[in-house]
Amino acid sequence: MADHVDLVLEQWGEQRPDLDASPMAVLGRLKRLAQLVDAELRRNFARHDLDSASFDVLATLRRSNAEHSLTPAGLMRSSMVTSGAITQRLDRLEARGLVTRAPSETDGRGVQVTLTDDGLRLIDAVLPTHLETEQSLLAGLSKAEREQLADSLRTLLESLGDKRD
Amino acid sequence: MADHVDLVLEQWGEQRPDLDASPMAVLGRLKRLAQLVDAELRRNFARHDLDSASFDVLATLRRSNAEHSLTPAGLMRSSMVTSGAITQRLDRLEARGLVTRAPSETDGRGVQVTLTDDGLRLIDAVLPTHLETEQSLLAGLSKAEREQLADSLRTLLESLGDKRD
DNA sequence: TGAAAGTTGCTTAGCACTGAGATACTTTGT
DNA sequence: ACAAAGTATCTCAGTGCTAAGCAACTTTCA
Repeated sequence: MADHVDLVLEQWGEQRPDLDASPMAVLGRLKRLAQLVDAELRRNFARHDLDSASFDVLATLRRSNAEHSLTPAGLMRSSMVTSGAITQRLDRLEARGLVTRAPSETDGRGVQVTLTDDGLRLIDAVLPTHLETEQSLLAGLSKAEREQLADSLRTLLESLGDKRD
Repeated sequence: MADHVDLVLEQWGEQRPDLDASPMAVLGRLKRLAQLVDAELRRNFARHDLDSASFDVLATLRRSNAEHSLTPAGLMRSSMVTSGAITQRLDRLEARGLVTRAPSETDGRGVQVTLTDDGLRLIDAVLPTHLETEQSLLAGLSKAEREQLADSLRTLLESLGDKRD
């Protein structure tokens, strides 16, 4: 009944008993889990010749609307990376023929990114296995525990200013 | 009462109602939170001329034992990065005079990494502000909510094989 | 209407990580 | 005692990100 973070907290208690290291019980685990989950999801993406960044873009386009189309700024907001990262992700996806970039009709600065047929086929092929992988990662939690956990995480996200956007 | 992940789930419900996207309620939030928290902690580290990777190494050495000493392999286990990453982190810290590398006395292959006086001073200066930052990130949750959240995250970590190690 | 401020997407340099592989040493099993 | 397997650390090429800055365009407001 102990994970790596329990050890870390114990060590802090011995070496720096004057400090209150309790926030690490949440944030240390959060970081560690995110790393483990990422590594597992990456393995699934790799089976389809994808990386996490490409999946992120394709999935965001796929769910956004019936046209599977969005601006780079919209992709940036959704993925929380910088504009430079979005440009490079789109460069790679465009080179593989999975998305297209077209100048916006209304805004001279703007670009419209759209999933190609190949892109749509690929993301629709990966999605079911992706969700199976995610499901299996959560197998250690009951449905009720998952919902409670999701609620706590949402409360925390909202307290940090996360919005629907 | 809605965060970005609520929007994502809604969009999947519209574009792919056949899929069960519910795992994203937990894992999507986990990823998003980890990114937000990382960015905030980074800002604090930067005030002390540190990055997250360096803080990670210095803090691990600080809490490990009274000698503040560990092998690269031990650091690797704790931080979940590859051996190549540890080598490069140590190169940087050694160049700044914050840690030393000495050949192991018992194992010809081994190396012993130890915090220098400067390294100890630095990490002890950063730790209090780090914990304050973490505390403030969790301000949106009550003590009971934090404990419950930490428990759920530990259950999940253990189900994925995380050990005290 | 025109200047200032803001927005959008792209470019580039620098950085830190991964993954594969090399080297040196230790442990295991016969 | 010795070969085979295992372990510890480092090297290096490739990759993807950030941060800063730029150019083109739009919005705001006096």
